[in-house]
Amino acid sequence: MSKQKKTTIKDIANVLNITPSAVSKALNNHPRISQKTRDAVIQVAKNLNYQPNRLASALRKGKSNLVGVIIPRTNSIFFSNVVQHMEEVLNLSGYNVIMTQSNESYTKECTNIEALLDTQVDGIIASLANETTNFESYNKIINNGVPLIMFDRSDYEIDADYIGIDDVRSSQLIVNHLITQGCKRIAHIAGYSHTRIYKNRIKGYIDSLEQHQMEINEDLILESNLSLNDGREKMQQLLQLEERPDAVYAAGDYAALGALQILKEHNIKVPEEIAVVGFSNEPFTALTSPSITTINQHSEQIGKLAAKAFIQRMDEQNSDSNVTNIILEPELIIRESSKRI
Amino acid sequence: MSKQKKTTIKDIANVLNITPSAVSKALNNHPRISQKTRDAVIQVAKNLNYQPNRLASALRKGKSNLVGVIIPRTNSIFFSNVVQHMEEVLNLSGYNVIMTQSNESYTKECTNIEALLDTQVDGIIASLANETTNFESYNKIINNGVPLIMFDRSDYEIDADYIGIDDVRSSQLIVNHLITQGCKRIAHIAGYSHTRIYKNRIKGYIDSLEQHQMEINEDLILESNLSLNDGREKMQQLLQLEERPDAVYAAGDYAALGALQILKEHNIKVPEEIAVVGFSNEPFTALTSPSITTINQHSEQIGKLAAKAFIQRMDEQNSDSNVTNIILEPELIIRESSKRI
DNA sequence: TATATTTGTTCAAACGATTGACCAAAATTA
DNA sequence: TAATTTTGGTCAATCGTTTGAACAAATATA
Repeated sequence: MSKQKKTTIKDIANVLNITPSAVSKALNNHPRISQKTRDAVIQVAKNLNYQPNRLASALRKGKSNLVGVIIPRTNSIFFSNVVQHMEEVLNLSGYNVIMTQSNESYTKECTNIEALLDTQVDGIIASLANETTNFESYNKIINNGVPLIMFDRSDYEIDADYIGIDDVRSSQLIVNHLITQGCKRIAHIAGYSHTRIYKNRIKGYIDSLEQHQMEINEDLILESNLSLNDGREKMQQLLQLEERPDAVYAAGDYAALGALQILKEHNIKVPEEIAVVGFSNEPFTALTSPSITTINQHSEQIGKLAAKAFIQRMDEQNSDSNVTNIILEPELIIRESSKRI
Repeated sequence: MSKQKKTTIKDIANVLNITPSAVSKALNNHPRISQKTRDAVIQVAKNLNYQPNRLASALRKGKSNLVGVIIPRTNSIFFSNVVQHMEEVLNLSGYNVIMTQSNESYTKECTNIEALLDTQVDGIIASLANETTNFESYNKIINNGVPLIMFDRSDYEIDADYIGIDDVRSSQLIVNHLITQGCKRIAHIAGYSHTRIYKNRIKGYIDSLEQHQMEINEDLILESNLSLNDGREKMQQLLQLEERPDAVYAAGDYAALGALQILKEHNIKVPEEIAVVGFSNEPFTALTSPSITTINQHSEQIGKLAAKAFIQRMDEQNSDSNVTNIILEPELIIRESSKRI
């Protein structure tokens, strides 16, 4: 039962007494095939339940129609959304997606890249793992002549197209908002500054404070892996300062949630005593009490734009057109955790 | 720059003045190749930065080493975990994973199956979309001779290996727990009963009530798509009953959260007035206040077992060994939302 | 020493689809 | 009617690897 062999163009050719190449051309709408033959081929193909063998076609054409996607983790609504919309666009152009997760691990990321190249993907769309500071394997992708598109997390050392939001601007939106709400001592639970996006968020935070002639206090900037637990720890640290902050901006929603938990455990009123802001618009931010102010990163657009960038790269075989750099405008979503007035 | 062509076994053969087949055999540890040649080949392969072309190999061997995975959605920690651990195990055996999401849509699911078969995957591991009630496309997979492994959501009409938890038992654990906590009128926001797992959860709920000689009240059982919003709506409905329930068991965490939100908005004390229980152990269930009692579905084990089941299927080409059916014991995680004593 | 076996490799045919060169028949043009 | 173009296909090579058959040389056995 399981041993029925698949029908090939040869089988179709035999039925119609024509050659396999005629069949192939018929199926690919080659102009030199008559409508009659074409129709017959299509009919027989249907009857025999013909399914083209992608491997053969890919081998011959030197194109697999597979796109590798590397995301740090799937349990983030942002990444999961990005992939979903990426897939939509890519499917329309006949591509299939191989999705892999790095789990924020550098080693896993390298393994994934190897595996994808090994599978002969036509291109790779990726976002850096938190751990990654060495970009050799990404440059290897490029050197192999495989188109590479980065999104959200990338680095200047990676010479690839990029789609992301304006992180500096995001921080400015947040800090400006907090200042408007009357906050005077704004802390920042930051991501690791070796990652570009987090460095930019720190920059935006500082820029905005300077713009308002407010003091930059090193004690109020804590680098973190932005996990829930680390958010809790950093919040604890902040509470131990002689002079407490009156606002905390965490560069990730999970960390913000951790901070919020600690504040509740200490019966500190949010936002009255300390305001809280997160980043990424994870679904739970709307569901906690108080709900958490955060940044919408436009996952849908990023996914679609990344896919389109890839498709464009594939179309222009000629290449060497400049690297695309699309920076989207962030959207601040104001919720209870920061609304003081 | 991007046009360097890849090195093939032919190139290696030329360097060493041997034939491509010798190279191939050397790389595949064929016993008839001398250690000397083998070493030389490996050395040259390294020097030339040789990367085998999977497509060619797959075509010739009739095996792509690709496994297709279909999950309803990635923004559920359960599915995301399952895939992660599945991947781990599969990678160790040389397989790569093509992950696709159905977004709970039947149409998307069918498209995904087509695409996967088209890509010549060696097998498919899947969990049903909520919408799906027609299983033809799954049976098509089997008829195509492609191994199929189902997990979590499946159906009796699909004749494939299955790995999941005991849903009847899960409900019993929950209801027993609620009864122990003194609840007398336990409502159930159920999943659609056309889906096996939800049918089983309803069954367990009823079984347990009967076991305790408690009345089964149709008004207290509401079928839902288990989204957050639907959880809210169903909770509203329950509150409108002349005799309110004193406990609500939702067959999904998001629905439980929705219910919890409504209860809070109505200033109804949880768990004192109404206890709440969810299902799946989404991360947020530990983070809400009160934290939500729920069921741990052992995503890690399910992922690993599904992967292993697939690998086993591949190894036993002979086939027709009986269908595997692995049912794991659920774990009840008791949190604040149901702790009355 | 003659014969049988083992070892290490080459040969050639696949796997299934694609594609440019080529060719006969039909249709068009002169 | 002869010459030219168009139409509708066939032929054969190719993509990169794999694999059983074949074979010569080296080694073991009788």
